[in-house]
Amino acid sequence: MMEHTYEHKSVEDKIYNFWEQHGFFKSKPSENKEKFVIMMPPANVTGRLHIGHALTFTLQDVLVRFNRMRGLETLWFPGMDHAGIATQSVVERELLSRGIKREELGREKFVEEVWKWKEQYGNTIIDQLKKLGASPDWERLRFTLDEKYANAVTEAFVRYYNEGLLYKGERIINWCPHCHTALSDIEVEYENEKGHLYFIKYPFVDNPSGYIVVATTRPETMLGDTAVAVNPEDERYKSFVGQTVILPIVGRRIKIIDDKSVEPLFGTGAVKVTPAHSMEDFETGKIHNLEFIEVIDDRAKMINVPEKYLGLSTIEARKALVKDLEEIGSLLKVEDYEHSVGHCQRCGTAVEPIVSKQWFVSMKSLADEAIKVVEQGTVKITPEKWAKVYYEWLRNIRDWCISRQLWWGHRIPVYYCDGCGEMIVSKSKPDMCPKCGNKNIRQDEDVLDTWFSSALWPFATLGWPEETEEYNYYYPTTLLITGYDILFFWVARMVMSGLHFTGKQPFDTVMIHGLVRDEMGRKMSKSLKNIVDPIDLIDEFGADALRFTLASLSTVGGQDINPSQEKLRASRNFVNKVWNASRFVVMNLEGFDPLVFNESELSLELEDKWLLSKLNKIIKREVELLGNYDLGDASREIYDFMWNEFCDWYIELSKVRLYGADEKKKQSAQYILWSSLIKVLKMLHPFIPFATEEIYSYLPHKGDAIIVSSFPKAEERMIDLDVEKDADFIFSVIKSFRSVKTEFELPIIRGVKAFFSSTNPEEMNLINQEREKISKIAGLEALSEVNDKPSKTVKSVVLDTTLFMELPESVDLSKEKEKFSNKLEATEKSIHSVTGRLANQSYLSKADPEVIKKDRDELGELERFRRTLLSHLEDIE
RNA sequence: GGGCGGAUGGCUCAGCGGUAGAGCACUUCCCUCACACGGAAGGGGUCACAGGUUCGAAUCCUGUUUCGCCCA
Repeated sequence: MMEHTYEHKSVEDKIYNFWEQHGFFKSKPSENKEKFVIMMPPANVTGRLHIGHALTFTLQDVLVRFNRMRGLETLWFPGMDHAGIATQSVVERELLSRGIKREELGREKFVEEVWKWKEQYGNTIIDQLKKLGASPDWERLRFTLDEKYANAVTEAFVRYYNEGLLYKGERIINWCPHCHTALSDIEVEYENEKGHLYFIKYPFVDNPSGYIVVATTRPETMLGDTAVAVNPEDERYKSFVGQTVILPIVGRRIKIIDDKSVEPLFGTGAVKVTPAHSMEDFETGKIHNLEFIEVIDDRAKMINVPEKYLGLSTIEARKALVKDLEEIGSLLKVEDYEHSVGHCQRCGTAVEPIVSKQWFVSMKSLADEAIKVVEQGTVKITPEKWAKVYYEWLRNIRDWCISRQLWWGHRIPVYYCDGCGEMIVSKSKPDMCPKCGNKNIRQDEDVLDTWFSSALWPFATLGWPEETEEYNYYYPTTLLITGYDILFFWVARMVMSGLHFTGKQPFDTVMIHGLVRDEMGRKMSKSLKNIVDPIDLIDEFGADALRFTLASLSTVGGQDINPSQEKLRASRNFVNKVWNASRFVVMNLEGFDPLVFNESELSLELEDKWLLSKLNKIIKREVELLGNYDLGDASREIYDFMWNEFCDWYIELSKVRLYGADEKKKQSAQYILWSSLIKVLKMLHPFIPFATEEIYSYLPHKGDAIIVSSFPKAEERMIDLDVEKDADFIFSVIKSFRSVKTEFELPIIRGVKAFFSSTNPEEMNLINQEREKISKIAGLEALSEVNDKPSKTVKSVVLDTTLFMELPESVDLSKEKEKFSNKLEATEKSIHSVTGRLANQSYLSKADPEVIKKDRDELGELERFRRTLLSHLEDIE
């Protein structure tokens, strides 16, 4: 027996186990079948499921379930990412809380600890995904540090190197002094901060009383200045170019140079150049062949500077310098200034641009190919606007710094000979140096950027570089779904490496969705304390309600969404509505087995035909929408159908036959209720899998489970617009009676005598035919045909039919007059606007003939309605 | 500085060339044997502003205001 209310807590785990035990999520290559393949963005091992995951995995699971039900060979490939810095710092922190320092432990022991940690806690997110109802092929679960996967990563590195696309070089890079590692450009997040602009005088060598003023936000870097630059077009400074100035405090002589990159409107138009500690100055330094003097080390402490500042932090050095410059009169002024400061994406520490020897991938040629496939449509990015962002990034891309000074990750497959210093790039450790034969060989200490390995995800998971059966069948994959925040980090890089290593695009379509924001539209972040834990939401509302909320809030445009409490409650209520509608059907199926019922026994009534027409329309629509990955509309439309059509009208109307005496009619109603409900449940299953699976078990059905049942197919012949029109007429009659009842404060349940007359024989027949149902649903005691208005009744009008309802003596009839007057006014307004349009020659000659026809029909109806209203008003007078 | 997106009923958002929609909130009535996580009937919007295109604009174009995001 089904409970009164749907209780997700007693259903979800049970159903999930049922699915898993039966292996419903499994996929295997089947050559002759069309495939649908989605690679799950590998979840961070240290991660807990956050609401953003819930969104992306819900969207993926909906499409996976839909396509599986459509009969495609569907693979959703799950995975986990070792997440270099993130994991290392989590474990490091954990060890520290036990008083153990990473450095004391040593590399090998530390990595062992991380593995231990991973074994113990690494499954958290997987368990949480199961709570959400995700249905990937778990047996294929791949971790980016699995041996096979690691092998693919090494292979990729060595191939890139041998092809000349990978090099080690001394360049200026973003350095995180806290994580103590290099970062790539996109791992730096810029934020505007309030700071100061310091104006410093640099005196001329030839004329010590004269000076040039430079403006800077970071005075401490002046210790590493090797030039002053001005714009060549800047008239103020033209004559100074080539002169030498003395760097205050340090006393170094540096040249004034001209460079186009200098912005004349910034500060004084003259800028100091610190090639070793500024991205822009590094370029300037290269072009002008300047000296590179490093004054900040990898801990953000001062080096190679006058004793006084040695070892100070950059902040301390800044304070000291400003004071000293002021004392010697070199500081002209200080202004408040807002500027953008780069921070480590991981830990939030301000990054320090420093010169360092790192490994880089040259991006130009890879990027060109990646641009091409999207331009040519081989890879489709949707919504299209993101393609523009993708192009923009790839066109301005700089080489990718891939080495990280960490212990956790894929160690760089490069070896150095202690003897001769030879560098060997190789998949495995060489026994001896190929150059000098020395056996003392060390591997590069660094590991690879985590994104370097995840860029190989769509093919490395399938066995690449081997041409496995999996690889041959599943690759290229069908669809990639992800948020726009990792378009650069992951999507673009997968396209580049996919094209390069496999010669094929890694996926046909990329679907980019929005991010989840809080109720105030802000991004979720730890510092704002506005993080919503999806597990809490699942506990409170159920996984289905959460999924439905996320799916129905999403749009094809990929807007950001905020799943508010109200929305979750509404979804939970909807799931309960589905449950109860099903409960109604189950209860009314007693003694009737639809599986043995012969369809030829059916005697369909108007509402049956109406429902079947609507049902087949919605099936057609759902297949279309889900096929276009439009989950928002798909969920909203099935919601409307279920609630407003199936429940509010069909179920109510079916009661007449279910509780009636005619057994044959009853069976027809039972059969249509059952068969339609099954189809609706199947359409709902991708969105609310748990409840629909549970309900399915109460309903007579063929096959194992709804998850592996086939998605409904629309039967075009069932769509009948004439039937819909007739049914709409009957519904309007019912509504009209109900409306009158409420207006005159008659209880809906109490039977009232009613009458009707019509100038239209079709309408008359329809009412006669549906009289019993109208009476039941509208709460009428009797409904009889009349020629003239019976006394003591109130009128209402539907199309060509006039309805009368008997009223008690006490009722105030002035209301009726007011009602008709208002309606008349509204009708005349509509008539005026339509007539105006139809009188317009250019409208008649240019508008779509169908639109005009619609207008004409409309006008006809409006005018008929107006005449009826007028006659009623006269009547009342 | 460049680019992108939003501005629609009290709130959250759909719609994106043919007479304004949903959920929640609100008003009135109803615990009627599927559901009060419900039912019935209602009220409420000159679709940010200003121009333009069009027979017709919330919808297309231009500009303005404003909020947010991304890149530099």
